[in-house]
Amino acid sequence: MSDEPRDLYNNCHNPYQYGNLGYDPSSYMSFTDCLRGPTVDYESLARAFGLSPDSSDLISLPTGNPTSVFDARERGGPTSECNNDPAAPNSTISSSYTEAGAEEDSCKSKPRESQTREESERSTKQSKLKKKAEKKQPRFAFMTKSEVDHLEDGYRWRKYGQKAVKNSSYPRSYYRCTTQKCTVKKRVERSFQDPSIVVTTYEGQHNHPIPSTIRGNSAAVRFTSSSMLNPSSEAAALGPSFAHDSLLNQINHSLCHNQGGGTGGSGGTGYIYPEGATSHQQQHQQQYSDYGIYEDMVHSMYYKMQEL
DNA sequence: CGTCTTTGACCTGCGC
DNA sequence: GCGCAGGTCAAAGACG
Repeated sequence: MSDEPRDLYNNCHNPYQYGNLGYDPSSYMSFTDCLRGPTVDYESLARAFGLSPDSSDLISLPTGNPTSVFDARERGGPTSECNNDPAAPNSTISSSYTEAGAEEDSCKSKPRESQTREESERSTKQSKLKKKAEKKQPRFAFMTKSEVDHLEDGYRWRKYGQKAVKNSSYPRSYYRCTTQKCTVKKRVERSFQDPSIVVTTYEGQHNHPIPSTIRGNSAAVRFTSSSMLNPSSEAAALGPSFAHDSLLNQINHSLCHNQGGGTGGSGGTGYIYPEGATSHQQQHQQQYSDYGIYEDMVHSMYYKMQEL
């Protein structure tokens, strides 16, 4: 280790730096590729972020935070080949149906009227269970330093809501994938700590290929972020595959951007905060505490960089 | 005309 | 039970 740590900030703006960070540009899967897959492969996602498949380097992180990509997977319900294909409901949903089915037997001998009422109650209960199961969609969030809120990721989204967020002067936008039967949603909001950072949270997995066109443009991922690091010469020289991975770059960039700051939680969770972050840290921590995947990716990348 | 955004109302979960 | 905050719905309007 001859490199001075202070060089990291500058180095991380260099796309070639992936090698030093433990990413093999020729073998890692892009973040967007992961998002696009008909089934989100969290192991691939983990690989994309330079995490070892056995998550050992996550567990060994000196953060005191036991969560990991794989923990999050368990919390998120859908397991290994988690997908939204209706033909292959995940275990969480199917178990809900089983529960409802079991109740059916118990009311066979009841009077018709009460049976009808119970049927409606049961359907209500079923829909509640279904909704509950749907809420257990895998989620992952990431931060992007960008002037625009909604970054193109190759999919088509329809905005279905916007809400003011407590403790933030910036609203949160809700988007849904416009493809039929695709239940993927995403939330976009600005960090109240650093308004230049956009926090995007994906929920669920696309069960369809990426749309062929986006408003007349190629479906190639277009990031309009003004902060896409080195979008010119060097990146261009790397060709489309690099542009494909620009999101990863942005994550990396955000990481580098924050590196001058400390980690939040006083030796607890190790969440990365900008320099001077204060009492809002806890709120922030809580706000993203269920984004285990995101946090752990950041942890991992952060510590990998420190190891250089 | 189809698609998308806006926005107020409504629903739901959760803490007190 | 109540109030709050987050999430969703759906009608209306904008836009290409």
